[in-house]
Amino acid sequence: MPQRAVVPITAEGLKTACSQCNLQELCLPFGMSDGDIDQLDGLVGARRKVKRHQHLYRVGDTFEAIFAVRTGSFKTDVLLEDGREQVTGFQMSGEIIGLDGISTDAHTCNAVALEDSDVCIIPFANLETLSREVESLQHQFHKVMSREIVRDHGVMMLLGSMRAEERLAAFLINMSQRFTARGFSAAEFHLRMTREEIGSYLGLKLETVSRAFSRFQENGLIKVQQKHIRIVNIGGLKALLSHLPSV
Amino acid sequence: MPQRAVVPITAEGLKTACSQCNLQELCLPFGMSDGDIDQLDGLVGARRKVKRHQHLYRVGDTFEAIFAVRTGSFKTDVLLEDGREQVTGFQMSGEIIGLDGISTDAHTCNAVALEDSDVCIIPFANLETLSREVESLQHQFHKVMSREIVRDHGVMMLLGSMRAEERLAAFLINMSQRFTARGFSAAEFHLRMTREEIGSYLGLKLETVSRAFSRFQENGLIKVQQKHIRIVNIGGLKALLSHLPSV
DNA sequence: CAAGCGGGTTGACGTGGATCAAACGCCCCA
DNA sequence: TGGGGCGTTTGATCCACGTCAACCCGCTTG
Repeated sequence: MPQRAVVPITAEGLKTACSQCNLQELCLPFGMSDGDIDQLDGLVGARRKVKRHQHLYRVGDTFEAIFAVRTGSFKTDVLLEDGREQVTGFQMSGEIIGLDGISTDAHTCNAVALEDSDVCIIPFANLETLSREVESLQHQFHKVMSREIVRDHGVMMLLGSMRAEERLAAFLINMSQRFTARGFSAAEFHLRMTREEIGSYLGLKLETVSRAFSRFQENGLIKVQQKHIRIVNIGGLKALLSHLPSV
Repeated sequence: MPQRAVVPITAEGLKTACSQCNLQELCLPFGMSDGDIDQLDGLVGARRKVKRHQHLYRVGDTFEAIFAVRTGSFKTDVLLEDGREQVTGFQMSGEIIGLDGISTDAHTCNAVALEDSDVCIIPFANLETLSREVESLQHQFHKVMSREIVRDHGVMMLLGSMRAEERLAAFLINMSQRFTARGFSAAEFHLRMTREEIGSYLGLKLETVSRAFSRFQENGLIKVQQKHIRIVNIGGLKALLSHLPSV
């Protein structure tokens, strides 16, 4: 295993054209006019491949760009001195990573690929320049940041006020919705993260996550086969969240 | 008790001048040049008084402006259908509230004054317009949003990976730092929120918060008298966070 | 001055999820 | 084809925090 090897990987010559990208409606350009999107083509610098388990960036790396996931998926996490890990999010195609770096010009979390992945590099200085000219871009970017804040509030709700099975149900419903938005099945999907990573995200131990999966299966809500999940009774899952009697 | 009474309260004629405000270095203008700050004076519309326990905004209110706390303090929270509350943050003078509303043009959380308070109204459309012209404002605003995201990550860490006493220690240290930044004592302060609100924020029940306070007092870390807190051994509190033997 | 009440403290007890431990299954590679 | 390792499942036990309940204190209100 080579150590880090940051530079060679970055040099992925291909320019990405937002105007041609089929992720538009999930990504930064969402809601912008075709004309405005054309202007983005000059902004998005290059792509970068990140192999499974490699870091896209680490805590302390100087902040220069945000990234849009093109293919694959990532987790972001923060570490305590004593090694405890908190996964702060999982990112799928079209989603933006790296916003944490703006505040101090250095990244405050780690971003790790969960599978071989591919991101668009959006140099932040250029983004700010262009969004001073393109109003719709400016507004879209603000929405992206705000959406992240709202998402974080949801996670706080989950971590602070829900019990284990509610957390996992919320997680599965969320994953299902995001897969759906990407044209995949809402009912059947492959989780790219381990039980431990799910647990870290949900504030639970991996054993608890595993048991909750098993319980859901016993109750006919889902079918689990390792990382492969099939949702059998989405209504039942949702009922868990609202404390309703399961339909 | 009158119901809502939104309009009359809003009409607080006084224009606020950022250029004259002593909260500059804690607020949106932080890091901007005097000249650039002068331009903010035209942006910040008016002030609004919010009495204790009154809402600055509620979930679902249409989003029009963000707010800078001038005096007093607030909590923001989100509610589950069954009434469970999750406090997502406490805001003090100079801090910005309302960023959650950008994503959907409607607020996604509630903001409630913890004491009689006073905010500057920053109409968001105007902020976007001006930040297309004033680069430093644009950048500052992005930093404010990013800082909120980073803060949220910290709360996730707290909720997902820390035990009760660690959470409370982190909370006290954080409060102490924020009071210090505002020119108040780092060691002695008055909490404006109840044990229940602290508990909600930290993902604990009020009894657990109360017990942890008592434990800290027994161990000579703090002195508690209802809402009045005196930190006796800040090193001891910090040690709780890093799992070090208490100095 | 008493009554009422919201907030806080404290105790006794219960429990959801953590911890510890064992075993299993899938997958990679020799 | 067989072994080794990581990820997962499952069981037994433990314990941190939640729950329930009593009581206290300082304020307000009549």
